[in-house]
Amino acid sequence: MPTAGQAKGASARSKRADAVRNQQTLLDAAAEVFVASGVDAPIREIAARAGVGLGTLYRHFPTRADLVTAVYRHQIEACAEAGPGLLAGAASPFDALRQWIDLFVDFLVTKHGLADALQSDTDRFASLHTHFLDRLMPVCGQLLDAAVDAGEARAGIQPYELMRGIGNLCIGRDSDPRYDPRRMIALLLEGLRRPHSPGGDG
Amino acid sequence: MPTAGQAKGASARSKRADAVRNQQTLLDAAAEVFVASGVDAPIREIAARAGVGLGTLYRHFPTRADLVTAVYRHQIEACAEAGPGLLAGAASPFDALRQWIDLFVDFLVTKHGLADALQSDTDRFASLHTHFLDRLMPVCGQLLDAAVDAGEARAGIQPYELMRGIGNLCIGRDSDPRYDPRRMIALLLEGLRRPHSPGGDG
Amino acid sequence: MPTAGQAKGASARSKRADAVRNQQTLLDAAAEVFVASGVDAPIREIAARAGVGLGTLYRHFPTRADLVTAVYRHQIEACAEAGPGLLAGAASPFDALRQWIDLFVDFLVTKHGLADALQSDTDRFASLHTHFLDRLMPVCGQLLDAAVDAGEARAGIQPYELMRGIGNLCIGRDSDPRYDPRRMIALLLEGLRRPHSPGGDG
Amino acid sequence: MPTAGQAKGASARSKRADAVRNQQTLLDAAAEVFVASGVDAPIREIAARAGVGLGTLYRHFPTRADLVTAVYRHQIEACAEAGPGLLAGAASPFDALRQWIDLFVDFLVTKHGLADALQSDTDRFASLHTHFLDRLMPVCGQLLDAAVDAGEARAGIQPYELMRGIGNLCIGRDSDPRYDPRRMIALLLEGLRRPHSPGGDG
DNA sequence: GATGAATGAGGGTTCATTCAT
DNA sequence: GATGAATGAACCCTCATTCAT
Repeated sequence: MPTAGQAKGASARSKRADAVRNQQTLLDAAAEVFVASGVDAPIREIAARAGVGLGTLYRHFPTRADLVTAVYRHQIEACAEAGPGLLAGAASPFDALRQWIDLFVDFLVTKHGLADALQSDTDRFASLHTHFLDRLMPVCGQLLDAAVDAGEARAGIQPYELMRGIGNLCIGRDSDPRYDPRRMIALLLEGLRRPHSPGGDG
Repeated sequence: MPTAGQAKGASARSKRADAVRNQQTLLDAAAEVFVASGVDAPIREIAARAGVGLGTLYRHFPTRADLVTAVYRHQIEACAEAGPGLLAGAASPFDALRQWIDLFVDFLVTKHGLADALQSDTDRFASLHTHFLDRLMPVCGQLLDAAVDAGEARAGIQPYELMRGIGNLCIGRDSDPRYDPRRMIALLLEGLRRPHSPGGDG
Repeated sequence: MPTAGQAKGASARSKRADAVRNQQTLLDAAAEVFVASGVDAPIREIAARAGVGLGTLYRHFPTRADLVTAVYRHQIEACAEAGPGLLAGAASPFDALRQWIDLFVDFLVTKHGLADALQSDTDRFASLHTHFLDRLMPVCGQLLDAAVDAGEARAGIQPYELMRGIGNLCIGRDSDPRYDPRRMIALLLEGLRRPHSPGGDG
Repeated sequence: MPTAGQAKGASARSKRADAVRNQQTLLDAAAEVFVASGVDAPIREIAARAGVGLGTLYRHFPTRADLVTAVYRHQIEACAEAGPGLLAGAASPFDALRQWIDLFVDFLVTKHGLADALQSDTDRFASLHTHFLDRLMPVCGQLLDAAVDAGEARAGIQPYELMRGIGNLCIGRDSDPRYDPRRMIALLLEGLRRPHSPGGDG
């Protein structure tokens, strides 16, 4: 039995509980719609699927990027947090990098249209872009540096371009079964691993 | 004043001349607009720039993809035709492949938004997609096979996925100066190249 | 006199104290917002500035007009109360009228968008309209009558139309520096002062 | 059977005839809607009343101001063109001014909400504003100058402020039968008129 | 054949107002 | 009483595509 103070706390919390539940409903709905129609799906569709009004969606997620970011925040976090552990546990720094990129690719490839959104030059996804890079680029950079330091990867490649290249390779995975991003990514990593033209490029 | 017969013939011929001229005007206009606003530019804009009606544009190019294809047909042709020559003239099959991919990348990277269009999963660009593959995939395949046969490239990579990977890497080149597709493509090719010393590939 | 009732009364009173404080907060906030964004500013903005919930605002001021009225009640009062004093103290009844209209114009011109609101034909400002007229029209009428009785103003002009005319002239003062309502109002008053067409109009 | 030239001309003209008819339909519909719901009425409503698509309306009148301007263009023209004639035909320059303002007021008062629109500080009506002033201010200025030169009107009043004052006085005519803009405008003009007997103004 | 006017679906966004907590 | 989340009507605007002339 709550005291008055607790009651107040409870009521304050219960209100928020509603909103939180709603927010979760929205996230779930958005996730489903993103899978079905891509991250560019009409806002209305998401609100409808969530069974809430348009305004509610706008209240919780003022821009589309906010919604996308929120939907994938957990996975971005997980990806970011996995980095150090991999570095510690893998057979070699390059292996850690490879495993991390596996995670990254899993993530991108699972989410319909997410890789596309990350490339969109419009500012509709600006904040998503920002969040992505802010969170993941340092992790990628650390792994890449370690591999370079260990002599396993060629120097001179920036984490930004690597992430973006990987991201690009993941675009449009659904459209044709003949295209499996992972195979191309494997090639890219192989190229990264190789010492720069071991004597016989020309 | 033409006679009836002459008039008919003349008018038919003159119309065709008109049509041809119109088509060329449209291609030129489209090329300009594509550069300025990407291959996704509003149809009207192209018609307006060409100084013809919308219907005329639609008559000549029923879908956007038809227009894009037509605009770049010459370059696609050139790219396709260059293949055999490179194979004959290059230091090695792999080198020929590399040079050909250079041409391909030049092409994609020059055309604002073309690489993006090639990935678009909508059917808006379906015929472009088709034409691209029909024409270039055999060429790429020939070069790739030669490199594999020569022991310079690892086997098991399909021309489709290679072309698509390259294409993907070219996406969004304009959006950030930190990203240069060619660097990633170089990595990919390095990964594709078979190591000189057998057994070292692991 | 209730005992148990005292407790109840006390709690009622404490709540009322809260409510009163809230009401004042809202009035202050509204005044600021009105200045910044006009009397048509979004309701939320006012609630937000006051740091109270939307419902609270609605409870205190069910319509926008109620809020506007309340915000400017003091000044309406002051304007109303100034009338008799001016009549007593001015050099002539017409001078008193002129001075009173000066006050009135000061008031309208200071409040961003208030003059506009007074004209709005929608019913959004109905109660404001009512309050304004109920309170000020008699005052204006008294001054006007006095000027007419003194032979200083032409007869036949109703206080309503005079106030409304003045109000109208104050609309949109901010939009163009070339327009100074007072100059036109001076003309209007000059016209009011003149005997009707001194000999040669008709 | 028309000749080729005629046919071409006819067909070109007939096409335009259609568009022109449509444009007229739109103007008529807009005029009706403006009367019924004011010049701020939803765009859709006008399109619907005209029985055309939204896009058609937008094609003909890209902004709301364009539509309003077009709807009232004839009357603006008539008003502008009447100026010189009045000056020539009236008993005195001031009389000409008075008559012209009568026309102006007739115009404003007839059009529901037009006077309001002219004050709107938003840019939604910017081009209307511009057109109004460009066309009418010179005319008003000419009449005013003439009256001043004839010693009938006091100097120092700008046509802009006069027109705007008149316009303001016309606002909201519909809302209350007690308010007749013309009575206030008459007062204003009386105030503008220079007293006959010099020295009596003082 | 060419034209471009017309169509209207489609998507974004704002805000007054209600009502469960 | 206070709160502010939810609602959804109401607007605006763009463009691909069709079709009468």
